[in-house]
Amino acid sequence: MASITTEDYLKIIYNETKEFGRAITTSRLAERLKISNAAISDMAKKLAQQGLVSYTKYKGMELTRKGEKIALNVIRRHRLWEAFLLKSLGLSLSEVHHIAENLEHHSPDILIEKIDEYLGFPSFDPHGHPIPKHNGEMPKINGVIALSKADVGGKYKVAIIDDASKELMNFFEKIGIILHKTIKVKEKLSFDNSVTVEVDKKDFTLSEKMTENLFLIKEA
Amino acid sequence: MASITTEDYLKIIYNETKEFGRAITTSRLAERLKISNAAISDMAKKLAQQGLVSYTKYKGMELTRKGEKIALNVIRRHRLWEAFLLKSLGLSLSEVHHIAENLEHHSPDILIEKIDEYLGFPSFDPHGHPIPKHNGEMPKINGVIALSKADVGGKYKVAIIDDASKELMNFFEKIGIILHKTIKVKEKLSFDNSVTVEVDKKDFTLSEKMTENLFLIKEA
DNA sequence: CAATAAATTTAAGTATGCTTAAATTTTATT
DNA sequence: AATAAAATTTAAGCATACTTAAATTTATTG
Repeated sequence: MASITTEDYLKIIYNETKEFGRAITTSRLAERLKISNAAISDMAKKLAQQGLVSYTKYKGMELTRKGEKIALNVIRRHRLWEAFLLKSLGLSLSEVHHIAENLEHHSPDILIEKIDEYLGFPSFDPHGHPIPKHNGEMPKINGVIALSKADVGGKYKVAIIDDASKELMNFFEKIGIILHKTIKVKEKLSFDNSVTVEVDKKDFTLSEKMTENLFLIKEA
Repeated sequence: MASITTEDYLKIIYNETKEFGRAITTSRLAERLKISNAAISDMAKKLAQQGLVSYTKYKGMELTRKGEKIALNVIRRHRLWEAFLLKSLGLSLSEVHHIAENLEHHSPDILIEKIDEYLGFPSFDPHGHPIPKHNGEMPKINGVIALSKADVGGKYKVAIIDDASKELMNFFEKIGIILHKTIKVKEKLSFDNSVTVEVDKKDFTLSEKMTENLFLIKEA
């Protein structure tokens, strides 16, 4: 069995390599896990030795198929927990993330399958993230782009609200940016890459960092 | 914050000292945790140093008020999780125990309070065990005795089914011994201390060990 | 392209919590 | 009360996963 630590490494490696399309560097992983670079180098050797990642010294890590399988399972457990806590207990989107961060490592299969059943085998979690199936298959979403890449004047539907920060999550909720809401992109300032959007007939100007954590699908 | 290991120690020390009314011995604790006696001696010093137990070499351990507070909190989390998994997901009584054994260590207050609310602030878990309140207060049950101590000819209501073993749990359920069921004590053999009880008009003979894990309240 | 800066790895050390084996203390027996 | 048996503790060592500091490799830049 993979340790909790191992599961956390694999999960982050999965997300980062998918997002950037290349091996994750030691310092990036150290930053995400909030531990020293030295610890990462150490662990890289161990993970490689277990056949969970391919690792080239000074070049970074990527998951093997074996490592990816574990990562997808952790992500599945995380997203199902988030959805379950939201639906069954009415916890808020901003609360469930860090709770799921722990529970994901302590959930036997039987429990996860029951939660999946309870939720009606959903394909997406409350953030809009796809939930890997039991066999590791990842539900597809097409045409999703970050708000930072959206066209001025376009109409979009909110597809994914990244769970990067509790604060951001609450802010989005407060101004009406929730999953599946339609918004209009009204203006983009090249000065600081901020973007003004219309939500429920009101305008809000969002910072560049915010626009990188909100994902949209173009409406007809 | 108390580590997972510490929480497990404190929980067992609490249960055993309550049950037997005296300090728990090194070997008993080693047996319950399935680790060596040497490890217990080691940990005893650390727990004492943190002010969680009072420990006299060669004499065993007891909880301090500080240790008991933590133990009661772990027990609260465990019992609320068991009740919640049973009610919300329909997991069986025999499945929830070992799941809760893990989740109890990874449940922030806000989650536990939501679960408590969801369940309607219950005083007892599905086994009949009292659930400590948030302030550490333990709901009282009066007149509970083990089946092994019950009188032949008496009518009793099932008050607690100890979660000692998944196998036993399933057996009890199969023959109709569930929480709050009324049963009659029909015969006791001094030969092996087995007890014959009537459940739903059928008779079952239970071994001594079984009779020590079933707790009853006398009916009028 | 050599020098410097940045990133990464190695080395040595730490904390937790376990193991086995040896030493010690307590308990039981005669 | 002496001695044997049982329980407990101490000692030495191990695995995991981290730390800081030093050494090394890679990338940048004038």
